[in-house]
Order: sequence, then C-alpha cells, then structure tokens
Amino acid sequence: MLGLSQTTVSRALNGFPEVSDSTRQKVQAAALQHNYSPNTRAKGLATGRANAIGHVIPINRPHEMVNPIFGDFISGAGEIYSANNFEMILSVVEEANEETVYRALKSRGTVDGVLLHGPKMNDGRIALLHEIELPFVVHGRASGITTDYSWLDVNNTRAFQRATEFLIDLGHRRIGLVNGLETMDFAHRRRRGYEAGLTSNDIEIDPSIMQSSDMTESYGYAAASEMLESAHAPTAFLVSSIISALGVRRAIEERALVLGKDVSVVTHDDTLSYLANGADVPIFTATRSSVRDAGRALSQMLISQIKGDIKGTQHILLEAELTVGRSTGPAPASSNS
Amino acid sequence: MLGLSQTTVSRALNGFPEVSDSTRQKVQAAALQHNYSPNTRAKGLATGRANAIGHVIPINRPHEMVNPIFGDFISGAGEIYSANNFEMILSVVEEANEETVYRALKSRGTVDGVLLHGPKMNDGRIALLHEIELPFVVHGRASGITTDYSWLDVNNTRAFQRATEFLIDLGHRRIGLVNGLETMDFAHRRRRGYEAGLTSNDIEIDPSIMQSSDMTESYGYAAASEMLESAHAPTAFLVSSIISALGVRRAIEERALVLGKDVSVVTHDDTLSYLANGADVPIFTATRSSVRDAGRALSQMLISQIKGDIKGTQHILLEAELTVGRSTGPAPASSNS
DNA sequence: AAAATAATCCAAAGCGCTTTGGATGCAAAG
DNA sequence: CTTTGCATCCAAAGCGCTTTGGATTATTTT
Repeated sequence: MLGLSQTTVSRALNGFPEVSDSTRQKVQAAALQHNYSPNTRAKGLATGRANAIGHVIPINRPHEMVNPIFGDFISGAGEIYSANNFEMILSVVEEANEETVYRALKSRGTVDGVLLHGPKMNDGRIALLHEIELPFVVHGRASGITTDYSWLDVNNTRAFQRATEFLIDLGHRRIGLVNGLETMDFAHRRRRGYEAGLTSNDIEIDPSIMQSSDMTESYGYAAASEMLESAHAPTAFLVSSIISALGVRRAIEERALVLGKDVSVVTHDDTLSYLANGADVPIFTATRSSVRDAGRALSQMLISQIKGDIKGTQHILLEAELTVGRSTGPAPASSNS
Repeated sequence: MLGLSQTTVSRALNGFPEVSDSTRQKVQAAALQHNYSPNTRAKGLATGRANAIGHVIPINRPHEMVNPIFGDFISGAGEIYSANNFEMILSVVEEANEETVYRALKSRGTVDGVLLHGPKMNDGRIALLHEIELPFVVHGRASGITTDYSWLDVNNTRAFQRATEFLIDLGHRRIGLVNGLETMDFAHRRRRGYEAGLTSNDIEIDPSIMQSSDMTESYGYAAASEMLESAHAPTAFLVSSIISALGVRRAIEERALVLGKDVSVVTHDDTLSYLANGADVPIFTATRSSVRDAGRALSQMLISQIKGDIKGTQHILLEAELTVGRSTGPAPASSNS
C-alpha cells in the first residue's frame, strides 16, 4: 500500500480518466516493482466476465484422432487471445459427452464463448449453443442448418471444382477422389465441387474411384493403391489433405509411376507448419488456404462479438488459391481413349 | 431456493458429512433440474485454487512451428483433466515473451501449475518456475539442470543406442542420423545414444552423415537426399520422427532404391493418431512410445502434486519399445567393405 | 469574496462461492 | 428430569476485485 484506496489503484491500472497522471505513474510503477497483477478470478467475479474462450475437441474412441490442423489453428487464435487478454480453455472430451461439456461451460460461467470446430452436416451443436445462449462462432459451416450463426469457411466447393477443371483441362478424364470423412461438412462440399467439375465437362461420376475417410497417410496410400490396381485406373487424384497426399504419392511411386507425369495429384493444403508443401517450388499442386489465418480471423470475430463491438452475425468466405506445383501434368497419351 | 441455507447447499453438493442423506438428495435433484453448477470464478476465489493447469507453447517467428506431437499429448492430458475437474489453459506465445507469460500466470493466479513442454538443454524455464514457485512437471528432461524437479521422459539415449546396434547387427556400418534440433534435450540424448552404439562397435562417428533440424517431411527428404548423393552413402538411417521418416522414404524411393532392402530406416514413433505407422505390420521399424500416454501420466503427476497427495518430486523414465517393421533388412552385400 | 465547477480521491457494497463458529433439536446417558 | 453428545442446519465473514455514489480539495467564474 502506498496510501491510496483500492478504488484509485483499480482505476489507475485500468486506465480510467478520474485519476491524475502522477498517481497513475506511481501506481503502475509500484505494481511493476512488486509484480502485482489483478487476480483473474476476483476480477472475473466482479466484472461477470471470464475473459476466456472455450475450444471443445471431441475424441472418437477408440480412434482418438486429434485433427492435425488443430495445432496450427490454435496457434493463430492464441495470438489474438494474447493481444486481447483472453485465455484459451481446451476441453478434450468423448464425443458422447460433448453436450454436457458445453452446458457445464455455460452454467459454470467458465468461458464467455466457444469456438466450434469441425462442423458436420446438420450439426446439432449449433442448435444447442443457441439454446443455452453461449456465444459462438464456427470454423466451417453446417449444411442443413437454417438458423443464422457466425462462421468463417473456405469455399471448398469452388476450390475442388476449380481443381477438377484444372485437371480436366490437362486432359484427365478419370480423376480419383480421396476425400475426408463425408459426414464432415467440408468434405461433403468438396465432393459436390468435384462432381460439379466433372458434370459440367460431361464426365460421368464414378463412385468406384471416390473414397472418404479420416485423412491419414495410410488411408491415402490404401485408397490410391486400390484405385490404381483397378482395370480402369485414374490418371489423376484429388486429395483432401496433404497428409493423405503423402500416402497417395507413396502408392504412385511404389508402382514405379512418376508423379506429375504418369499420375497427377492435386491436394488441399492447409499450410501446416510441419507439413510445408515444399519451399519455393511447391511439391504438390494444391488448393491452398492457411488454417492459421483462419484461427486468427475467427477468434477475432468471436472476441468482437463478446465485447459487443459487433451486433449480429458475421460470415467470412475465403477463396482457396490454386498453386501449381510439380505434381500435375498433361494426362498420359495412353489414356486418351 | 428450497428453504435451505447456502452453507447446506454447498456442503450437500461437495459431499461433506454434516448433511443428511435426504436433504443431499433433494439438493442434488434441484441442482440437476435447474442445471445449476457453481460458478468457477466464485468457487476459485473462495478456495484460492484455480483448478486449472497451464500449457505454454512457444512459437518461434517466423517459422511458427507447432509441434505436431502436441495434439496427441493434450488429448491424453485432457482426459485426466476432465476426470479431475481441472481446466486446461493454453497460451501460445512468442518465445521472447515466455518468461512474462509464466510470471503473469503465477501473479494473476490463473493456474495452479504448469506443464513444461520441449525442454532444451540447460533450460532456463526450470529455474524460473522454481523461483516464482509455480508448481510444474516437465515432459522430458533438461541436461545441465542440477536442481531436482518432476519429469517424465522416454529413455531416448537407450532407445537410439539399441536402434543403432540393431542396424549394426544387420550388418550396417554406415548409418545416417536424421535428428531433431539438437538444442532440444531429447535430440541431444538421441545423438548420444547413436554415438554410443557406433563407438561400442568400433565404428567411427562421421559428422557428414549426421543432421539436425526441425522434424518436417521436407527436412527428412533433404537430409536423406544429400547423404544418399555422397560418395560413401549410408546404407541405413536413424530418424527422429515419423514425419521426417516419410521424407527419408521419399528420398530413397525417388532413387529407385528399395526401403528395407537397399536402404534401411529406423525411426522414432510417437504413435500420433494421424500418422499411424501401419496397421498390423508396421511400415517402419521404430522405437515406439506413446505421447498420448505420456500426456496422461504427466498430467496426473502434476495434479497429485497440486492436490498435495504427493510430496516431493517424481520421475518416470519410459523405455521405448523397438518394433521391427518392413523398413529394415540386412545391409546390402556391396557395402561389405 | 462567495459560488460554481472541475479534478481527485475514497468508503462501502456486491460479485457467488466456501468455511468458521455456533445454534437447534433430539436421542442416549446419568 | 437434567445433562451430555450427536446429527443437522445456519448466519456471517471473507476471498480480491470493480463500481456506485459521494466527499474533499483546488481552480475558475461571477
């Protein structure tokens, strides 16, 4: 104590105008010296705000997959949280208990809002969050949900349609799809884009060269292997993740085929830090969109909403950019049927 | 309110003995019905505990790498946190500001303890945490730190020594090391194990076939490519991460060499969910240790420490298991010099 | 010089819990 | 019939802040 009241100290530290500059200086200096910071919980109790955002990550036993894009996403979001003095609270939860966790987060007042990851088609969590009135924004969209909500999404449909047309322009007529789990909204949209690209070029949709699963390396390998072994093998692949694309490449090279010559590959690239798509020259031709940037933009959106800077919902639709790498080339002559 | 005092409700909900079973039932029923949960912050203020654990993730601009094992680690830890009603708080921070963040976490009382990731050699954070008296446990160890602290680590030295000897037993005399960043303690230990394996078999240590960097796919590719191009190319590689091992494999196959025949590879495998090392038959021969299990054990250790169940420090040293896959085989005859 | 205004500061209430130190009632013991 | 002990319950203080509604002093204005 330096002879001032609690009130004055609080006001000095929080930048209120009714305290003189000289005392503010003194207070700040003293706070720094005794490294005092206001207690998070006491402050929260008094203000009624948690200054925290929740991220609920569902785990699906026994697979227990943690989406690899998650690391990069939160590193983008974390930057914004730090700048705004928000805490990031993570709950890893079995999918069956997800609703309980959201309700607890609300009733215990642990967070001011949540960021929803990996929306599925007709995702029930959106109605739940509306019902319990917990502010939220969504990374992606949920087809089939008609209520309005804030989201940020990549234009997955257009990206995959363009990628498909790009391959068709190179002469490919038989293009395999190695997609993510199509219960996920993004994967559903990508398939629609793929199909639209084929249809508008009068190419028949062939389910035998379309697969859908968790985007692991070995899935990419298995899916591509199977398609390459078929009588009428694809000359190109459209892949949903760079991890799976590594597996696709392995399947190709294992058969002594040359990537970008015998078989072309276009992949979606979330620009993950540990799976960079080459340095200067990209290895894979890719539809690219930074998930880290998405984390930044989306967390900012949620914070603005919580602080009340912005009324109503917001929507951001990012276009993926198509970067041409060394994994694509003209369709081999032999396939010009 | 159902005619009871705050005291009684609190005691009923928290399982104190001085409340009758019948009223406890009533209180619990009412709480459930109006889905009441005690406010986190008020509870924390009253008890003086945060019921939260911090994870500080340093980011190194402009690389901004988020360690890919992080996702799996927190999914293991998250399970324990849920079971103990602890919150996980994540701070993504530029490496230069790391100390500030730890101090803030302490002085604001945001967390009851922290879990330290990726210790470096002589890691300064350990002294810092001791100084500010913030309880902590370490995932790994820090060579050069003499003070006692709680940790859980994989026996990296022994794992890599065994892997090296395994390759030597197969007839390999020239073994390349594709290591992680050797400022990291684990990578340093792995190199020591590798060197010990060579030395005990009278094989000279050759720095020209030892590399160290962030464990990306493209690094694995570049490192292996360079070594394979050299006049006296390795017949085997020891790799620090399955991600880099994918790159090493690519470099091998690109040269029309056969993995497990022309060139052998042993990798460390953290058993990440999205990078599973094959299903039944592992693709890579690997020193294996589950980082998810590490997350579980380590978070439990920290919670016990915070709750006071355990006095003093704890240390857990896990042995990695060596699983033989299809990436290793006898050294090719041509190299029997 | 008195009155009005502005600039500083403060006392006390309140945020929603836990916990201390009784109070009350009832059965068992003297 | 009084005392002791036990089982239940409660009133009130306190956790560390913010914020409301003044109080006090200094500065202008009339």
